[in-house]
Amino acid sequence: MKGRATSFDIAYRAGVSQATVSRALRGSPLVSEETRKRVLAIAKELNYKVDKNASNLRRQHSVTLALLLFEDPTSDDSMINPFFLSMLGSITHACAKRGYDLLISFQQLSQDWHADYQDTHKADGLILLGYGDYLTARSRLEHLVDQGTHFVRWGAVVDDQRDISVGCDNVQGGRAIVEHLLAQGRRRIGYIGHASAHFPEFFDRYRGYCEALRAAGLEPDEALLVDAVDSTEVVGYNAACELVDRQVGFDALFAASDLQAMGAMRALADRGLAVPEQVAVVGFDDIPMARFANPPLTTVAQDTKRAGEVLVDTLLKIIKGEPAQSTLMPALPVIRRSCGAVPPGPEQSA
Amino acid sequence: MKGRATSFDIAYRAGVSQATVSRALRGSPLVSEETRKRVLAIAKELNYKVDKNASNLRRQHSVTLALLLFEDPTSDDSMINPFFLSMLGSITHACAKRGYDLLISFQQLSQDWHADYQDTHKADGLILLGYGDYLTARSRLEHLVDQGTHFVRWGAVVDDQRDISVGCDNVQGGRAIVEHLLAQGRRRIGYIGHASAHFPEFFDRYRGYCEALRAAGLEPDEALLVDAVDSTEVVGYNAACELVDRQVGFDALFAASDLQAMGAMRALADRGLAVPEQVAVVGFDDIPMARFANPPLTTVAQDTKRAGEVLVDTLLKIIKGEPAQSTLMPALPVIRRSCGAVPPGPEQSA
DNA sequence: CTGAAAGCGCTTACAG
DNA sequence: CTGAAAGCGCTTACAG
Repeated sequence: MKGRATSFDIAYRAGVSQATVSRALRGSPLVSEETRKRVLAIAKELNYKVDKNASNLRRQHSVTLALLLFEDPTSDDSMINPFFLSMLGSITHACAKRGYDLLISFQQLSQDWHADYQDTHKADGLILLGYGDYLTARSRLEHLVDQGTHFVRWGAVVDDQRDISVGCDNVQGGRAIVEHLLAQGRRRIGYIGHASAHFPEFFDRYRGYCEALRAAGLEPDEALLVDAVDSTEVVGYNAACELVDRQVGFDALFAASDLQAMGAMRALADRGLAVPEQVAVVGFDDIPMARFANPPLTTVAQDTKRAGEVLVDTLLKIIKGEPAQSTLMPALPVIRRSCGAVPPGPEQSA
Repeated sequence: MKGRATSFDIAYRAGVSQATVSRALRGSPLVSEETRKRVLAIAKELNYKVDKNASNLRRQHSVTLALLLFEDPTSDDSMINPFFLSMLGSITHACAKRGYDLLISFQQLSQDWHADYQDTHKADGLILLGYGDYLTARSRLEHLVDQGTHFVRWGAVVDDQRDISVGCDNVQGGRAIVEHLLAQGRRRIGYIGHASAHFPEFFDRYRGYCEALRAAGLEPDEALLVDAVDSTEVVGYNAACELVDRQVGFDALFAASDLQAMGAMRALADRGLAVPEQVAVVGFDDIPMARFANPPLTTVAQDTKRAGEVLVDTLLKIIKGEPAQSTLMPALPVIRRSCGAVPPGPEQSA
């Protein structure tokens, strides 16, 4: 046998037509049990696999999804936010569970989006992750909906969006974690992140921060806000340094992402400030490393596992033309030592 | 226009045959400049994209590669070794740069490998990452080569392997980092990892460890070896605890992976042992978090960026039927504070 | 339950 | 430089 076996080869050996082979392989009820068995046996023997290109071409869909992961052009190659990597993992799993393959594509924020997987029939739909500045991305997103592209994005649910997104309740998450800080007696809480519609998720976390403060009778202090857009340790490090240098006094720090929080903790250590004794630190995301930080980082967990599934299921609905809507998932505080609420472990006693 | 435009639609509007459209789009020199321009303009206007399923079917290749990433069934979903994630990033980049798409598939170590991307023509070749116990994987790898599957694996170069692999020089990396520890005056160096052919990479790191000790006139002590196969913090944590409990005395620890090293550092802290004062700790991989550990982790860097490119280029050669061979890349020590060689920063003085 | 036939949308010898 | 035609390997109405 030269090259891969085709359905014709099997048909020939089984003494049936090629159409019957195709039916048997696809589990059609129109084939007798006996014929099916024979075909399956021969297929196995010949190590036959249906050619997806032919099958997809004929059926007009590819049973694969594409994930567009955007990356900051300033970051070095391998530094992708671990949170997105967790999402990637859960999306891959969710796809596999539903019988879909996953194509992954890293996009440069600066360039045109390479979003033609659907047009080329390589994928039936798109999942967008981390597309940067929302206000900049917006026109591209609108273009996608105008073109009838099937896609979902991970992110905040914004008022007048025309696309469909899945995100977590950042306002509630931010409020909950800041309430916790307040409950520990902290009063001067710095915020490292962003507070404008350019980055709606960070903005929402900031809103939650403000809500919690006001509910406690405190007014947010502009001097405690440090703008930090990129989710990297370096950015968090620098932001914390800046806050220290401002000499405005603070006893806690809420960073909009864990990576920033970890950078901030390092900065505080370098400046001789003890965490959590002098400054309580909390982050957002609950990346795997958070519990291994020193001290372990208190943060707000986003359920990436469920997020991946909701993302995929929503996209599948869109592809099938079923009604689909944006969804907001809960964000849960995870209390560890960096906020000062958990008694120090044995290592402190040394 | 109903549905997507096809090359026939363009041909009709351009007043040429469909074959000419196809040629123009693919940049064939057989088309006049003028015709090409006209075709391209119309294609753009109609937002035409060639159907990859049709194109791939006809050309008999898919211009996509598949990455099989294996995961430990015991680990929870999102806990993939950050080192592999870095590799994933670099492989994705390398593919994109060469015009290939990347299909990603997580495989359960326990199950049959879902390795039929090539048979189904969804991918032209495979990259294998983290397939667990080499001795167990071996028969499957052999099966793949027998089947004529195009693939490369990331891992140690083993003597009698029939497949092609790309890996780093683990012996040299292990030797270099242990030499460094010895140069700091450490004499009782524990090894957390594995020392058998089941995990050739860990075995090689152990070999390097032994070489360095012997070169310094020291004999490796079995009592200082803790078996740890999974690259997780928990495993590293437990291994370090076990070593402490053995009460054999040690002033340094070489963990076969950064994740294990970070778990070990936490265990030492919990047991009241100061790093690096009482125990120097070094890891392997240089994952992004290593520099943000507390203290920052000394480790051995594998160049994931280059690894991804070599992996992809090697696979492409195999696909094209060109001669290809396994390659071994250098592993470079990265000295930070956990080994005691770098003077403590300002945070220690507080 | 099965087969003959059309057709998915391209690419590429072949002929001019 | 261009066109007519075959064919990649399937799936699925249509007819029996």
